[in-house]
Amino acid sequence: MLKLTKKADYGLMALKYLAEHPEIIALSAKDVADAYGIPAQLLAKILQQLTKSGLLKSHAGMNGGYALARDARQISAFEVIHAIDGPFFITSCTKGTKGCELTPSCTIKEPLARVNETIAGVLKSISIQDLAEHEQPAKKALEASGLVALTL
Amino acid sequence: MLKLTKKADYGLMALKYLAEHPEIIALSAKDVADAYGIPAQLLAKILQQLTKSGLLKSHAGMNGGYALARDARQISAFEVIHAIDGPFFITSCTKGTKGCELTPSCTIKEPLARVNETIAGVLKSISIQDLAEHEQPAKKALEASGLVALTL
DNA sequence: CAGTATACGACCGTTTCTGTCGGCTTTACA
DNA sequence: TGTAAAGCCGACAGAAACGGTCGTATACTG
Repeated sequence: MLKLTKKADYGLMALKYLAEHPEIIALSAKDVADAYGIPAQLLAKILQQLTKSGLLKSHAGMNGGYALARDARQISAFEVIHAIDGPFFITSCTKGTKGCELTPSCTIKEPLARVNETIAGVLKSISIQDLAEHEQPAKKALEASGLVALTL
Repeated sequence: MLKLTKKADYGLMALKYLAEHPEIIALSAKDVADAYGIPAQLLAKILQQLTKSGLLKSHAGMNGGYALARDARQISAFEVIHAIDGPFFITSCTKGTKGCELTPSCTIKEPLARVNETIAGVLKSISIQDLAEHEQPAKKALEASGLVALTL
């Protein structure tokens, strides 16, 4: 619970890897998979999803592979997770629009929805670039928290 | 993904319900289950877990039931979730102490660990009391974000 | 003693997640 | 022009987690 799927993890790792090797025009799924010891075919599917979502650009054929569609600074962790795992809600009753299917008394969702937004905000503020720099992503998170707070 | 389990939801709902009825000495699992349309036996197990974790006090026998072990202000959403779903990590490689089992190169975890702490901080700052007051828990979340930011 | 409630463990059906397989298309390069 | 390296896509199987039920034992009240 409250856990990223391995797919999302793999996706983030792959994008980070791409961000760390900007000199290479295109890295194949296998390259990345080997680098991290990830099942190659699984990673391939993940990268395909990210391509469909517009986060990556792909190039088939020999010497083909994937490259970031945008600057690493312009890709947020949120986008990656969203592309792979779909929209996320912290509450179990996922139907965003309509309320909880159980009883109308399920008033707990509303406060938790705020938490959800907070988390989403934090993830949106973290870019692939931040992951690639081993630096202090905490700094970013700090700024993020401030930003998120203001928007609540 | 990044979703609370229904069990955790139920637990939060139940605690909220207890917080809203402080005048009653003890509410049985069935009482709460009926109020929300939750499977009674499932809720019972959840409440037992919360009791073992020290968030509730139980009393068997007639007119028995559960009551908050502490003031609603002193019980955080984090504690409830933790008691029910166990320790949570946003990353898939859960083993907190040792690194990722895949490769040592799994450097993505470290930045995400910060995110994890941020989320935990937000959840820790939200009390059952906050859930019970229909008010603006956003206010709390706002303060929380500020606080969390400072501790990073 | 009888009834009500918690406590606890075993179990099962469903879903979700993870990973694999096979076949197809696209491209580069010899 | 043919072959190998890559992406693309759907189906599927094994494993794990989740949600829920049942039965029984234990504790307390009156």
